[in-house]
Amino acid sequence: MAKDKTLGRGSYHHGDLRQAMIEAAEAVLAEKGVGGFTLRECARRAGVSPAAPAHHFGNLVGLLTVIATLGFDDLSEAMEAAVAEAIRSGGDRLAAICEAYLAVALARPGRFRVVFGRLGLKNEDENLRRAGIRAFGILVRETKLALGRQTEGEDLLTRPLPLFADDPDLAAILFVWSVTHGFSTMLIDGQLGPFEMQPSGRERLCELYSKQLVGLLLAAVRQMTARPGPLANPCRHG
Amino acid sequence: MAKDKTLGRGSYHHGDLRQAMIEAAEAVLAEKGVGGFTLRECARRAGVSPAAPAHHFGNLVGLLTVIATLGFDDLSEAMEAAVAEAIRSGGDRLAAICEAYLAVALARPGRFRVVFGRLGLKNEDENLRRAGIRAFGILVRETKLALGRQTEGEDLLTRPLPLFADDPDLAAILFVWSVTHGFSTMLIDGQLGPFEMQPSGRERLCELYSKQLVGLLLAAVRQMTARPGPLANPCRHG
DNA sequence: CTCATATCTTGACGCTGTTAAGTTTGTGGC
DNA sequence: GCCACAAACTTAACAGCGTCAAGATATGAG
Repeated sequence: MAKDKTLGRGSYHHGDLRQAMIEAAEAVLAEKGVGGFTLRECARRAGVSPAAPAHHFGNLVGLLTVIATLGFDDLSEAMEAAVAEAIRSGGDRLAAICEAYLAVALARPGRFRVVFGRLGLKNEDENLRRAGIRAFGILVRETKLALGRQTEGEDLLTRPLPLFADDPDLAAILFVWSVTHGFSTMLIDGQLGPFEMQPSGRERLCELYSKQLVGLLLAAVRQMTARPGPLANPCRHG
Repeated sequence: MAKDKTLGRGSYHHGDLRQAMIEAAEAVLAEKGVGGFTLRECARRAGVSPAAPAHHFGNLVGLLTVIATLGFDDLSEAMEAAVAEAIRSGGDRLAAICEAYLAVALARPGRFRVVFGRLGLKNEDENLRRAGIRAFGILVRETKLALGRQTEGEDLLTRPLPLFADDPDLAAILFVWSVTHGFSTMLIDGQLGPFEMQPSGRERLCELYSKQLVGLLLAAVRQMTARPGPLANPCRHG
């Protein structure tokens, strides 16, 4: 069933409601934000009744979970592509994935907000979990590579919880992620609004990120490379 | 009016509904998150009818705006207190405010989520704006101080928008903020859940933050101090 | 005491997510 | 080709939501 997508609006069956709902949801999220997001509104845009989506996604959380999974896949694919491009052009791989992360957030703010929003997803969903771990695995691999560790392509899915409990690189990994994620979310959510009031202000902030923040990040990681193992905070007696 | 707060539940007038609503709201936010937040639920906990809050806050957004303002004040006070303590004990001031930021987020996740959530606040509210700029001003001051710049106690409220358009320290400021904010939000929102599965896992993450991430942050800023002005990302030809 | 005013309640509106039951459509077995 | 079945969708209904208008009640100033 549903092989022919040309059923279209006129007929009783939509034809590809699943995809249409996802697109509608992302459109609503992108233009109205999390607050204005409504399942009924999405159904309206897709041209179906409010109860129609239930068959495909169960409920609202199910729809969001599917979108979040796509969001993780976006991140994974963009980061992998960025790494490939960095290898080709001789650029820094870690810098490449940091920029790719922000680029994804800006390109599809709807998806990104769902992934890292506070809407509540179906966290036990297996597809979501795999997609998340895949994306995170890329970050781990590239950070370790930047640290000079040899990475053996371990499957994170088989790692015991808690992840990286005794990994000496955990600090570096979370540092990279914090900077990248922090800047991306603040930019997406408008917390940096006061800095981008003039025309093309957002572009200038992205440039600042690419040219300076990522540079600071790399410098910090490189410093860790020189002195492997935990780096003590010199201002604490711990 | 409302001088005697002992009116209590029995009487027609609550006595201090404004405060009661704020507390109820934060309790709901802390235990149910943004998704389960409801004005009616808050009114229920405060023991009043659903329409009662309207007189004090206008509407739901008004309540959230007040809470967000308190959240900014929390941040400001905690950071100032941390600076004072750092001065007293000889610790690093910038490290102190980074740790204070996370501490506030963990201590009052309800407020913190409202401040930086995606719920939509009354952004033109003057109190909110002032509180936000005050908190941000502390971050700016301490970052500039760490960079060795002399800070003349400028009032950010009078700065023209966009803020810091040509400030050479903007990158450092946003870097510090990104790390601190990124880690705090990820921890609060459970994105770091896989790392804290065992008992007292959150404490270990906080320790990692204090002892290593903040250390990396300081190292990056110090490096900037040595080489003032914009720091080029060495892996880009910009 | 009187009465304006601030505070809270009641009742209603349209909206939401979700469910149950019924209707239409496509598909595989014959 | 036909038919039964399953999938996809609709309609109708439910409780709960935010908000508003109108009415009730308490407070404090005169």
